[in-house]
Parts: sequence; C-alpha cells; structure tokens
Amino acid sequence: MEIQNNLPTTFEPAETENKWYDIWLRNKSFKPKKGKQNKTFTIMMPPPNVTGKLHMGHALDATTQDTLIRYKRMKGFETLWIPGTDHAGISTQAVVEKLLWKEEKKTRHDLGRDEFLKKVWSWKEEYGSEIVNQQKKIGVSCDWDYSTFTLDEVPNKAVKKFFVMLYNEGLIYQNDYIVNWDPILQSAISDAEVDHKDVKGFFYHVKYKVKETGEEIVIATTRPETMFADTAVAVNPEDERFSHLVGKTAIIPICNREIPIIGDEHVDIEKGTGCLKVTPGHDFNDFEIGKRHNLPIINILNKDGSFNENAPEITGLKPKEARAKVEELLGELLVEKKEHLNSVGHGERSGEIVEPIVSKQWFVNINKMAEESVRAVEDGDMTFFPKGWENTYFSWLRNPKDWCISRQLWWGHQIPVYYCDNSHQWAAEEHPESCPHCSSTNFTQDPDVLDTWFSSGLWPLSTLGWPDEEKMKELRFDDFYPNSVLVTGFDIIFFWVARMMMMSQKVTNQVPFKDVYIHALVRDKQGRKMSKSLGNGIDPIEMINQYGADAMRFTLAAGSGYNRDLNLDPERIEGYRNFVNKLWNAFRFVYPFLDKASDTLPTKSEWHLHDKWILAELNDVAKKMNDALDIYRFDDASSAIYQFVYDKFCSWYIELSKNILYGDDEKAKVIRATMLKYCFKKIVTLMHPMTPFITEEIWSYLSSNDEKLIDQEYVEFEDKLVNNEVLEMMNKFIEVTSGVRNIRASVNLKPKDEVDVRLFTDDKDLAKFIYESRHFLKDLANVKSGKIKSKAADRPKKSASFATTSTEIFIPLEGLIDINEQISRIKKEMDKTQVDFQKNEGKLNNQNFVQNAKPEVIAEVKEKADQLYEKLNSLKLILKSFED
RNA sequence: GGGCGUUUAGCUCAGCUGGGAGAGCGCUACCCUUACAAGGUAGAUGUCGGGGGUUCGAUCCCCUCAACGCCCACCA
Repeated sequence: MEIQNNLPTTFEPAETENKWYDIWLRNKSFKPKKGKQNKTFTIMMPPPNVTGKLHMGHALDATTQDTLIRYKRMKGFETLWIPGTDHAGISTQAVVEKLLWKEEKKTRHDLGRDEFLKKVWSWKEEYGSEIVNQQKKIGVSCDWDYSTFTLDEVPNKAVKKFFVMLYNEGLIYQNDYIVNWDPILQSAISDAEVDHKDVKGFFYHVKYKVKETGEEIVIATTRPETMFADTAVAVNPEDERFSHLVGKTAIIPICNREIPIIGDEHVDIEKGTGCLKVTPGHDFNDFEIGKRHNLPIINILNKDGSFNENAPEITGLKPKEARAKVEELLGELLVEKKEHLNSVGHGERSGEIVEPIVSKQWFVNINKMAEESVRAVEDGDMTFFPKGWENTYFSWLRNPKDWCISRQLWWGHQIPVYYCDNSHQWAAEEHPESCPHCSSTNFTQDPDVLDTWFSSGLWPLSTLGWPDEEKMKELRFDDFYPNSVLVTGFDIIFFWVARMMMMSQKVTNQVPFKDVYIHALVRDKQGRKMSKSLGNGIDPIEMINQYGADAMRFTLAAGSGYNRDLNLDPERIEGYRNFVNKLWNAFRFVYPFLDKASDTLPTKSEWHLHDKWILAELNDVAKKMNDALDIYRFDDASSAIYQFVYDKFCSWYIELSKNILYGDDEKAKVIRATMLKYCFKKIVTLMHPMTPFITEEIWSYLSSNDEKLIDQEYVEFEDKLVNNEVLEMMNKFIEVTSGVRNIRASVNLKPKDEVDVRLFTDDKDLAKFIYESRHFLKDLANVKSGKIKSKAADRPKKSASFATTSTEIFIPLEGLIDINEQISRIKKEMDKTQVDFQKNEGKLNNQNFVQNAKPEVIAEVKEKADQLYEKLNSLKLILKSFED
C-alpha cells in the first residue's frame, strides 16, 4: 500500500513555534475567559529585572507557571497570568552609569538627577523588553495587557500609599542606625543583601594604657584601623582579671584619646584577651554596646570607604592601606598578630566588602506584620509546596529585624517624605503644595529611594490596580485577588515571599496567594550553581534554537517536583527532543488514515480488546496527570505521559494497529482509524500544558473546525473506562509476545527468520485471545505458525523455550540451537524465580506474618507465590524436555 | 553555633501513610522491519552511605556515626 505522507520525518520546531504563538496572541487565547469551573485561577509572574537576560532559572519559572496556567485554563478556570518587569534599582542604575561613563565619560553627578533619570528611562524603553521577547520564545501564555513595570504609575501610587499608611502609624521611622554600607554603590543595603564570606586576615593584640593606674591592658581586634573610632574599652564584669578597671579610663594609642572602661556582659571571657575595644560607629555588636552605655558614636569613614578626617593619621586611605599604616604606627604596642579566618560581609551586588556605618536611614518595624504572616501559614491560609520550605519562612519571620528600606540611589521610588525649612517632616501620597504644619512652601523631598523589594512586596496588589479604584475595577481586583499560587525559587523566600505576605496582609487582611510552589534551583550537570565566573551557564534560548521550546520545557517539567536542585544536562534536553520527535512520528503514522476516521467513537460493542485496553491505559494516565499537576508534581505528570506514549501507545497500540490498517477489513479499518485519532486527540490534550507547540500543531490536523487546542477541555479520569480484566489480558499477551522475542534473541534469530511456536497454557480466555491474535503475533514476533495447547499436553523436544506466569513457550529448533546454552539460560531463570518464590513462600510459612499482616497483603503474597510456583513448574518441565 | 536537606544501577534522579528495588540517559548484542536510526528488539548492572534499634517484615520509622550541600547567626 502506498502511503501519502508529506509531513517531514523530523519535527521542525522553529517555524511551528513562532506560528502558533502569533495565532494564540491574535485569538486572544491568553485572556481570562469564564469556564465551566466558574472560578478564577491567578498567577503573577515574578518580575524579572529589566536589565536581565533570560537564564535557566527564568525558563524554569516560566515553564512551571505556563504549565499550570494552561492546565487550569483547560480545566475550565478563568485564568489570568500577569507578567511584568522589575526596575531593579541598583543593577539598572549601575548598567546605565557604566554606559554613561563609556560613551560620554560622565558620572551621574555630572548629569544631575533629572537628566540621569531620563537616560535610565530611555535605556529601559530601548532594552527593557528584551527579556520579554525571550519569555515569548518559551511560549508563556500570560495576558500581556496586564503587563506592569514596577515604576509604573500604579505601583508608584501603591508604594506611596503604603508608605504613608505605615509612616502615620509610626511603623516607618527614621533613625541613626548602623547599616551595611556598600562603598561601591555608595548606599546602605539590607541585611539580606549581604553575603558573608571567609576572608584570611589577622587577629591583633594591642596595648592600651590605663590612665589612673598606668597598667597596660591588651585588647584583641581584627580591625585595628578602627581604633580611632573607639569610644570605650569593655570587659566582662565577672572577669576577675579586669573587673577592678571598670570605671577607669583607657587611652587609645596613637591618637591618645581617653575613653571609659566599661563592664558589659557581651564580652566573652574566654575569647581573645578578654578586653574589647568598642567601636559603635563601625561594628554591629559594638553599636549595641554603645546604646546600652550611651557611648558617643564616631564615624571615621567616607562614603567611598576611605577614612575621613576623624582619623587624621590615615585620612584618605582605604581600609587595607590604613591597616598597614596603623600596624606601623603602633610599633611595639602591637604585641601579637596571628592569622585568622574572618567572615566578612560582602555586598551581594557589588561584591565589595561592606562597611558597617552609622547613618540616618528609614526603617520599617515589621514585628506585628511578621506575626500575622507566620500565623497565616500556621493556620493554613497559605501553604508551601513542598511543605518543608515553611521552616525557612518561619525562621526569618519569627525573628524579625527592622527592615532598612532607604537606598541612596536615584533610580527607584523616591521616599515620599518632605522636609520644610522650619524643620517639619511629613509623609504624603501627593506632592504637597506646602508644609501641613507651617504652610511653608519651602520644602524638599527626601532624596533617597526605596529598596526595590518595597515595591516588589506590593506586587500582588499593584498588578491588579491597587490602590487606584478605577484601575482595580478595570483589572478586576476582586475577581483575581488573592492569587491562586505563587511560583518562585527558594532563594527569595525572605526577600520576596515573606514581604509580599506581610505587606499584602497589612493592606487587605488576606493572604496574597493560597499556595506557594517553590521550585528547584537549576544547576549544571555536576550540581554546581550556574554562574558567569564558572562559565557553566546553559542559555535557554540556545537550547530552544537547538532542540525546540517543547523539548526544553518538557525537560524542565520532568525535572520539577519537590526537589531543591535540578541538575541540568543538555543531553537530557536532547533525550526529550527525541521524545517530542517520537510523538511527531507516531502522528505521521496515523496521519494518512485520518480521512477514514470518524469523529465519534464506535459503539462499545464494536471495540476491539486493543481499544478497550488503550482507553483504559489512557484513562489511567489522565488520572495520574491530573493528580500530579494538582499538587505541582510536574515530574510525575511528565513521566506518566512519557511512559504511556512510548511503552503503551507506540510500542503496542500502534504496532497492533498496523495489521488492521494494512488489512482488508474496511469496517475494522474505520474503527481503528477512529480510535487512533481519538487517542491522539487525548494525548496531545494531556501533553499540551507541558509541550504546547507540537501539540497545537498536531491538533490542527486532528480538529475538524478552527478551534485551538489551547482552548480545549483537559482530559479527566472516568470511572467507566476502568477495565482491569482487559489490562490483565493484554499484559499476558504482551508477556507472551516478549517471551517469543526473548527466545528469538537468545538463539540469534534474524528478524526475517520465521518461527513456529507451541504455547501451553491453562488460561482458556488467553488461549482464545492469542489464537485470535495470531496475525498480530506474526507482525510483532514473526511467528509463522503455532499451536496452543493445555499444560497437560506433551512438550516438544529440544526446543528453545521460555515460561511466563501464564504460559510456556516452545520454539522447536532442532539442530539450530545450542542445547547447553538453552539449559543454562533456563537454569538462570529458574534460580531467579526460585529466589522470588521462596521469599514469598517464606512469608506465608511465617506464623507471625500470617497473624499480623493485613489480609490484602497476605492475599497479594499468596497470589504472587502461586504464580511463581506455576512458572517454576513450567521451567522444570522445560528443563526436563532437554534431558529426554 | 542553630536550622534544613542530601547520600538508591556508571551519570541524573523517583520511590506516597513500612509488605515486589524503579525510570531516563549511558552501556552490551542484534537489526537501516514500509511512523520514527532523534529508531526497534533483547539484555547486563545495586550489601538503597556505615552501625544499632523498633517490627512478623525497614530504602521508608527511631537512635548513632560519617561524608556532602544549603540557609541563618556569630566570630573582639
């Protein structure tokens, strides 16, 4: 039979992907539509930085969310996926500053704030959409009309509204506080933005003189250069060596300033020398000690990290040079210098050592909000998947520290606080006309901007229009808030998840999302984090170009469950590309028969056993996939459909269909073609959330109208399709077929060599089915002829043989086979079966087992033992047949 | 120092409330069989990190040891 088939032998992703993405957009398929569930399903996309380039983490983010969105859309939820981008204060400003320097040799200060911000905006307009275009390549089905930028008008209103609200409640306050100062960014950064790294340094012992007694005490420090900012020496009041000194005065060497000696519990008697120099201006612990003892604060650092005139001997020097200078100046007063591994804070963005500096900053008191957010998870208002991540969340929120929200940058939401020339201070949502206290029109706005996370924290609200009432109506805040699920990585549970919870709860008294699915961190195949410096990053766009978006998506989905790492090897993408191609070729097989197929299933009485079987298997996959996707087990869903397509549909159902489709029975052909078409529709429907492009492409050949797969209903589990008898029968048939193939392989028969088989079974239904399937056996195992007899019958002599639990298989091949080889093969099989059998039989003979185990377990073991016993007997008979 | 997690076939990993040790990739042999060589058929591979305990029964629960990873805090 000549087959008309003009489909390419391999699936070509590039064209198909672009084509369908455009069609979906044109058809407005990504817009929310009322469905049969009469419920909404909302996800907001974690907004990537405008400066960003799409990396594998984004790709995973996008894939898992898109899979969920497409799944829920097909399930009949009114689905909204909100995209957006983040202004990313620090990194965007840095990118533009760098560019400005490169092109014009100017700094932002040369331009001034307004001019500089104009530059950043125009940069954003030009390059900010690159990452969005990359997202589209992945196939994200979000509603682009909802797209929001964190510096848009609405988020800006949200930020101001929230700020003013907390300011007026006294929860936002300004304070001199010791903060992490990044000398490169020249801004304060929050604790969470500091990475601690071990740095080789030294432990110094330095002599200070006691003024009153003339004694010398030795203090221990890792940073001698900060001695110019010392405002006390502290000892533990319980320390017998030094307690008599409390209340006396110490003299700092070099600058000879006098400072008090105080007693403080913080000092560890065991550590160092027991004497501690207290530098409240440049050390977090010392700052606390200073507060307890009302010590003055001296700042000896400039904004760029160099020393200022408060440390005259080292003014202008950077810490490293300063330390060398101080060592020199100390001379003999430096009594010891030991190597020491020190954990030093580094700016997450700049990589530079951060300096603790006391400065005026804005803080949010989060105590109360944190409590509420802890409670929400404890009460199950919000649930983490996997559950373990709630520990990370709790550990941070149960020990809340005030959040430093001011940043000394220009690019961002400017703090809505104003100062008038009569030193009044107030916060306002709208730019004021005059001071509300004294009506002065001479006022300035605080120059600082807010931490990026301050606006990100309000994302669930601002993306739906809050606080602008008209916008909220237009964007349907009430329908889509709270979100259904947040999908993100564990690295931003503190930064983002916790803050969205606190801020959203504060505003709405509701959690911002019901579930949080924390996906894995993508690493390279050796488990290393992908990083620029290692050069081990895998570019998702490159992977898409090479293997197709579907293959990449399926790989990421198959690797995503409740794991915390996803080690990605491009070879795996290649493997799943092969799978996508397999599906394509399966479709190429079906394609020429589509014109025979009907769109309605034949009546049940006309179903072949194969049909009942594949529908039962299909039903089983539908259940597995629905169950898995409902709880974010993308890995289970992927592996279920993968196994079905390869091991059930392609290997058996299609193979078994050839005999019918290439045969003469026209009616049977129509039925089989119809069944194949039906199955294919279900398969591409099931797979669509993971691999949208190829499935939509195949659907276009299967659908009789212009409807798109993206809008179809998902496949649900149906009770009436469960059919265990048929499953059992087919499994036995498959076992027998494989048995024949196994024998063929064992005697090195070529595929072309036909065989004559003798089957012995007492299962009458099976015997009947195999008899009816004799033509199929010819196709599947090149069986030319055969006989089926009961086990009471005589076995043929000197045959290659094999036994399944139901059937003995003999292939008479006298003269062609190596008897000894056959005997050893059977013996090996016997040994294996014997071990298995004894394991089960042993249990049954164990009184304790029989008395204690659950009845269904006992029944299972018994059945297993019976089957193995039968197989064992069959194998014995086969062996005997060689001896005769 | 506190917390979390990991350790299962050469590699990457799955194994739900204890009752058959699995998948993918890789590997071996044979095959370009008319959907697919990005394929097919058959096959090999594991003291489930070590030790102890609970149990009729432990990859799964408990204790302990070891290795590795991550997070937080701190290190004068």
